[in-house]
Amino acid sequence: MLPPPDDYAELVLDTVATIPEGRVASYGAVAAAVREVTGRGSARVVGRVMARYGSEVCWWRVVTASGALAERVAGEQRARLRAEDVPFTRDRVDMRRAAWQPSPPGL
DNA sequence: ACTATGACCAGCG
DNA sequence: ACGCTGGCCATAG
Repeated sequence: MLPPPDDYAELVLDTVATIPEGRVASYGAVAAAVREVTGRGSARVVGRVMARYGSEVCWWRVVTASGALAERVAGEQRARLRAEDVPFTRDRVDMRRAAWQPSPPGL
């Protein structure tokens, strides 16, 4: 079994959970929001948290800063995002229109 | 104490 | 629009 998420991972998941339907947030944006509270973390760390615990939240709304999807799950991610009418340009999310800036859940 | 490897990122060519 | 570089930071060997 997977070890339960620690406090940092929990905060990441709570932050991801606040992304509205039809919008996306980049790994870096999530990391920045979490950093406001914890003072730690980075886009890479957020990526790892998503790889492990992403299934517990709306993981498909987290993309790279350029709008690219997560390689490992690109197929389902694209389907889910399109179902929410998230704007695409070819195989990437149109970040100019769909990017959303998360705030830490407690702020 | 390295080295390597990630669902990453910004800057610069 | 790629590709490279250096930064990021936790985990595994």
